[in-house]
Order: sequence, then structure tokens, then C-alpha cells
Amino acid sequence: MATVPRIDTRRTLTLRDVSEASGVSEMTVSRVLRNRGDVSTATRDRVLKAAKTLGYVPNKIAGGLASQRVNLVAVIIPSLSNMVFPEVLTGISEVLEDTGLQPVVGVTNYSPEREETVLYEMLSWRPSGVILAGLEHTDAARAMMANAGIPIVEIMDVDGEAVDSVVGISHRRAGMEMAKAIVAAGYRRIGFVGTMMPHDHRARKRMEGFAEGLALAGLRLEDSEFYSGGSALLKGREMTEALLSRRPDLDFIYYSNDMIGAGGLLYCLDKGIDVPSRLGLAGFNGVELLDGLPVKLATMDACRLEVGRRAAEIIAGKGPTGATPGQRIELTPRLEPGETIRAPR
Amino acid sequence: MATVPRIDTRRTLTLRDVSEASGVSEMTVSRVLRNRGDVSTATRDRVLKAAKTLGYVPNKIAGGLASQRVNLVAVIIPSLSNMVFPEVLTGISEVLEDTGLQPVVGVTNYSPEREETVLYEMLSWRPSGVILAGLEHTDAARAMMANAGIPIVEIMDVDGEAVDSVVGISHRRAGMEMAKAIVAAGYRRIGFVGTMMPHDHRARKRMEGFAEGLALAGLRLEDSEFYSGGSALLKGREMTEALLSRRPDLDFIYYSNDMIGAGGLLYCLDKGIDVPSRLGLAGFNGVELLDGLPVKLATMDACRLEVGRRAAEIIAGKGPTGATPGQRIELTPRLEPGETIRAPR
DNA sequence: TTGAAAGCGCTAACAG
DNA sequence: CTGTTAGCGCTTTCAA
Repeated sequence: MATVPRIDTRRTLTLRDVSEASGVSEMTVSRVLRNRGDVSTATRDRVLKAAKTLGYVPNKIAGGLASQRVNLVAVIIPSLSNMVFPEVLTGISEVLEDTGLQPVVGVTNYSPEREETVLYEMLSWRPSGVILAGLEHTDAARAMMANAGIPIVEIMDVDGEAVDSVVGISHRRAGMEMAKAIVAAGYRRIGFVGTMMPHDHRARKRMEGFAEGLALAGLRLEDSEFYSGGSALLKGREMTEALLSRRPDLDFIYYSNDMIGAGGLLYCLDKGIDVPSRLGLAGFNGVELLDGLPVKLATMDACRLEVGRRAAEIIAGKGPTGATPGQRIELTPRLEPGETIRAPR
Repeated sequence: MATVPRIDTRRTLTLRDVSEASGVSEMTVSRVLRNRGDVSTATRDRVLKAAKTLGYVPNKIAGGLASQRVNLVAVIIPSLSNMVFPEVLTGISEVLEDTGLQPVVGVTNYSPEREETVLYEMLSWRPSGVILAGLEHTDAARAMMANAGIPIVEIMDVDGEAVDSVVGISHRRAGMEMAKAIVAAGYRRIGFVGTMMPHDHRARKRMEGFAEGLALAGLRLEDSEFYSGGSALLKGREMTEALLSRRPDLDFIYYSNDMIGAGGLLYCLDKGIDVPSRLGLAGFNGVELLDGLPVKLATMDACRLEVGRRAAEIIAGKGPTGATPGQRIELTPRLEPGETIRAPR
């Protein structure tokens, strides 16, 4: 059976088609379509009309190759199911909106190897900049970024060494501040509930800072519980139950994020545990969801929107790496005491 | 003040550099890097070593232009803050993972104009396919998709006319099924709480189907309440309160999504309203969060993961548009009665 | 204000 | 198994 060659009758349109349809050189068409250089109104109108009629869509691949510039910003984050990251994205999009730059999102699932792959893939499109979460990367990833010749912004965390610029908060300090507030409120037998993900360095740093803060007051974490996967709200419930059944004497639980904290809170309300007198609770992130709970959980805002905005501003305002030295922007999270920490005594 | 020309000493590496470093032709280097064609192990090793040593990152812009193929799939969704969409994305990523195709996400904020812009932008990168939410688009957007010469999959909704392929559920039917279940359970004075977004066609269709289902039993929506923006959980509380204070005689509330439904549920629990005897409740989507609530909210699963998977499979398995006719895959959402609808009588 | 020529960095197609 | 040649569709640069 002979193979019939498929004639591609649907070749997509090129500048040349618009040029022919409008009787204007390709170069001028290109100028019109990009709003570059002076073109007479008459010519401009003819070109625009022809392009619209034909349904021409420019080819950015060719454009990017010729101009050596691409209006893409690579944004690499660990996850989309943790609402924190979509919020950072919102901040980034807001700022990039009116710069002609476009964010392109890659997700790593908290895997350094996956991060390396995604980064490689994205760099191969020669973006104008990279924004990525965290300061911990494989050596290869660091090397790629250092050699890319474009601005790199590491976000969400400032506790460590940056490749170029960095925008975020100190999670270590956030944990410590929370510990101090708790101790000041008179809590003494303190437990921790968190995620098990070995690569969530920010959660780890918060816990370390927290433990350190307790240590300053001569206290320590009495017990802790870790999880991975599943509904965070449900896990919060379950782990709180497990922790309290093991250590009914605890008077405070610090959660590594608001979702599991909310689960713990709902559990306590169910069981009639007196919050915050008998047991205090606190989470982290300041997620919107908390507003809808029966009792407002204590938390600390991670400045997600602001982090996104500042990172995008750096990319938008900077030429190639090295043009200006990397910036370091540390934001300060606010403690929102809510109703689950009793007043300091 | 004279402008000092910035010498770009950091030119990024090209195939030629690898070619020179390894003493092998550019073409062969290209073959090695893409795993195409036969190359001797010795040559391959030399090339790989040179590429790695130099830190070469291929230029996909040039590659795409030369090969006329790009391994990108445009995914266009209304929002990232509604957890539904990240879940669809997960399904898409899962399938694309081992096809060499890469999803690129664009967000429209439920604006048809923005959708058109995003689509245009994405098509200008000549992706291998497009997956986008919904069946309602501007005429220009439809035209672009019809002319793109690549597979297009519209997802999440099947109530309408598709450009090419479609994968989703019938929201109209989902609403109707819920109405029937509620009527069968003996509820008679029914209210609705939903989003105001004029462009959330799926929510609209659910409500229409719901009203239609009630009509079949000679019933109608007694009252309704709409919102936009803010914490969905909190809005659910507030709107439930507003609705019930206006119509304390209602015996059921249908929510347009699980988040506001959960808010309503928490409100009822707070107020000691007897659910489901005195008042029944139901939401929509089957979000994971519900597992953590004190009482399981009735809902209907929107098959988000499955929708994403099937859509990606269509793109991955298909050549240019027209090669095969568009597919139509309608999934059937399950009613999950939870604990907020009383048993049918 | 407009046009012509020369690539951008890579790969398809063919030749050896 | 390896190399050569000729573009891909656009923009840069220079000339008119």
C-alpha cells in the first residue's frame, strides 16, 4: 500500500502572506505589527487590515531567534496545590502584566531533580529571567543559573546563599518569633505538627527557628507529629488527635501551615477542648480560608503577594545578570494572634 | 557623556561551541543531544562530555524554528485560586510527563478578552496543542483555534458546541441530578447560593439545570444569594446567614461550589441548626477539603483529574487537526450524598 | 518612511 | 555512522 504524502494545505500564515496581501514589504509589515519605527498611517492601516483578515498570528519562535530576545519569565515553584504558590503567582502576574513580559510556570513537586530538569527545559527557551522558590538547588541547577546570563530571583526564603537576587522572609526568624509569642503568653508544654516532606526547607527552617526560640526560654518541643499527602485539613485533625492522645498534657500546638492548623482547630472545637485557655494553637501563612473558620487561628503572614511583586519588579527592571549586583529583599511577616493564643501574662 | 557599548562577553553557548570542543560536526552533536539517528558510542560519549563540561543548554527557539515542531501544550484556565484547576493540571501533567510534551499554563481570570489575548500569545509559540476550559469564547478566539492546525481540546463542560475535541461533564445535568436527589429526599423549600461571575458558564449551567430539575417536580427556587470575591468560606457563612434571615422557612440550600457550601455548613453547625433534618445542604466539585470538615457535605465530583488526563491523551495521541475528527468525551459525575442530605423517603 | 540583504542557531534531507 | 547544504520566519542593519 503506497503511502500518500500528506500535503500540508494548512501551512500557517507568515509575514510574507501579509506582505503580499497588503502590497507592503515584509519588513514594513513587521514594523507595523510590532509598533516599531515610523510607518505612515495609511500603510499601517492597510497592513493591520490584511493581517486581521487573514487571521495572521506572528511566529514568536522565528521572532525570538532573530531578535535574540524572548518576553518570557520562567517561574519555578514546588506545587500548585498549596495555595501559597498561586498567590505568589498572582503577585508576579500583576507586575508583569504591563511590562510585556509573560510568566511561564513550572512545577517541581518538591523534587530537586525535577527542579533541575524543569529549569533546563525553561532555560532552553532563553527566557528574560527566572524566578524560583527556595535557595536549595542541585549543583547543576546553580551552575545553569549562574551561567544563564539573565536575572535570577530566588523567592520565599532568605536563609541561605542566593545565586543572584533574593526576595522573601526568614522562616527561621518567623518560627522563632512565634515561639517567643507563645512563651510570653505562658504556654509551656509545646508540641509540633508538620509536613514530612524532606525537601520543604522552609517548613524545616520554621521548625528549627521555633525550637530555638523555645530553647531561649529553657523549653523544648515536647512531642511532634509529621505527615505527607492527603487532605491537609483531615490530616490536621488526625495528627492533633494522635498527638493529644499521646501527650494530653500539651498546652500548645504549633502547625507548620494553616491548613493542618485549621484541621486541628476544628478537631478541638468538636471535642470541646477549650481554645486558647486549655490549649493554644497557631499555624503559618495567613491564608484567606482562616477568615471563614468559627474561631480565628493564630498565624503569621508569609507576604506571598508582596514577594511575587518584588521578584517580578526585579526581573522587569533589570538587564542581564551582572548589570547590577543581585538584590536581597527581606520582608517581615506579621504575627496575627487571632483567637487561639491567649493574651500574654 | 559617551555611551559605552556593552560587550556581551557572556554570549550563551551554541552547538558550534560543543562541536569545536568535541571535534565532531554540529550535525552529529545535534544528533547526540536529541538521541536521534545512529551515533557511535565513542562519539556520543565525547559529545556528551563536552556539552556537560561547557554547560551547554540547547536553544529550543532555534530548534523549533528549524524543525517546525515545538513540544509545548498550551493550557488555558480561568483561575488558579479555585483548586479545581490545579487538579485538572495535575491530570494533564501526569499524562504529558512521558510524552515529551510540556504544559504551559495561561490564566484568564474568567475574562473572555483576556482569554483571547492569552490564546493569541500562546499560539504565537506554535504549540503542539491547546487545552482550554469551557466552550464559550470570543469569535476571534474560536477562529484562531479553528485555523491553528493543531488539536484543540475544550474541557470541563460538554453543554455546547466544540471547536474540535471536548472532555468534560454536563453541568446542566449535574444540577438536574442534584435537584432530583433533593426532591426525592423530601425537601421542598429550596434556596441557592452562588457566584456572581457572569462568565462562569459552568456555574450558571448547573444552576439552570438545578432549577429545571426542581421544575419537573413542580418546585422552584424560593430565593438565592450571589457573591463575588473574598474568602469563599467566609462568603458561604455570610450568604447563608443572609438567606436564612430572609427566608427562615427554607429546608435546603444548594451551593454553587464546595467552598461556599463548607462555609454554610460551618455556619449551621455554629448556630445549632439541625443538618440535614431541619436544613439540607449540598455543594459541587468534590474537593478534598471536605474530608476534614466535622460533617461531610453532600457534593458531586467534577472528575477533575480524569478530565485532565483524557484531554492530555487526546493531544498526545493526535496529529494536526483534521487528521482525526474531534472527540467528544462526556464523563458522569457521581453524587456523593455525604451527611447533609437526609435519606430519601 | 520604506526596502534589501544577511543572518539568528538549529535541523531536514541528502550524500558519502 | 558522519558530514554538507539549505533553509525555518523573523528582525537587524544598512541603504535608499
